[in-house]
Amino acid sequence: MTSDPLSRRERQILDILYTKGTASAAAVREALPDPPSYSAVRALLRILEEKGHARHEASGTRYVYLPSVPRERARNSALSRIVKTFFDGSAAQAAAALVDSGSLSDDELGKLSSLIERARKDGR
Amino acid sequence: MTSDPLSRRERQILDILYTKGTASAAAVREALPDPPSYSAVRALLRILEEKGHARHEASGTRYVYLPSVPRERARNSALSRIVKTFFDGSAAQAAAALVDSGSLSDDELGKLSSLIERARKDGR
DNA sequence: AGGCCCATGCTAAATAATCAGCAGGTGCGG
DNA sequence: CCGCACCTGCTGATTATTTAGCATGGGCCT
Repeated sequence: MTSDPLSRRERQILDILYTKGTASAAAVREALPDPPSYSAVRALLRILEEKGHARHEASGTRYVYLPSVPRERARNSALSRIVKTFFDGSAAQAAAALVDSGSLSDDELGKLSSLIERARKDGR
Repeated sequence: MTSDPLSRRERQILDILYTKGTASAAAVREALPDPPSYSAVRALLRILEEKGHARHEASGTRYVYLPSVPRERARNSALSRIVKTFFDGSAAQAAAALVDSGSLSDDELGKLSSLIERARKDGR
C-alpha cells in the first residue's frame, strides 16, 4: 500500500525519514515542527509501520526507523504527482522550471547537458 | 499563509484546483477519490478559503473556485520541497531524474538543451 | 405566476487523527 | 549491586477533520 493518503503528521514524519534516510524516534521528534510528546511520535511511527510506509531495525537495543519504500521509487512518484498537478503532465516543463530556478551551478548545467545528449541518442 | 500544513482532504482539493485551474464545487467532487457528499466538498472549500488557499468568483449565479496562490509560486515551492526531501537539496539531481524518466520527446530535449545553454551564459 | 432544480449558508453529528501518560524492561556509570 | 536514564508497548482521552442534513433563495422553463 504505497499510495494511500497519509495524514498531516504521517507525511511530515515520512518526509523526515526520506530526508535523513534513517532516524531514531527522538531524532524524528526534533525534526518535527511543533514537536509533540515523544510518545506521540512513537505512536505515529507505529502507524506508519502498520500502513507499510516505514519499518524499523534494531540498532543495539534501540530502534532505528526508515522508509520501507525505496527512496528512488518514492521520489519518482512524488515527481510525477507534481508534474501532473502543476505542469500539465509535462516533465519537460518541470525540468525547465528547475533549470530556470537559477540554483544550478555551471558545472551542474554542463553535466545535465551531456545527460540530455545521451538521452537524445538513446531515444532515436 | 501559504505554507501551513493542510489536512488530507484539503490537499486533495487544492491539488484538483491547481490541476484544473478552475472548478465548480460539483467538478471538484467528481475529481475527488471516494467522493463525499456535495455538502462536504463545499465545507472543505470554505475552509480552504478561510485559510487563504482558495477563493471563488461568481460565474453568473454560481461559484467557481480557484487557487488564490499563483500556480507558478505554488509549483516552485512544491518542487523545492521535493528537492529538499528526496534529492539532498540538489535541483540538478532532480532535473536529471526527470530527463532520465524517458518521458521527454526529442523535441523537448532539444528545447531543454538550449535553455541550459542560455542559463550557462547568463550565469557566468 | 407557479413549480422545479440547483445553488448557497449554516450547523451539528460521526469519524479519524493526534496526543500524553503510565508500566515495564534493559544497559550503564558510580 | 543499585539507581538513573532511556528505551519500548500499550491505552484512553482530547482535538481536528470530515461528513451529511436542512433551511433558504434565485433563475428558468412552461
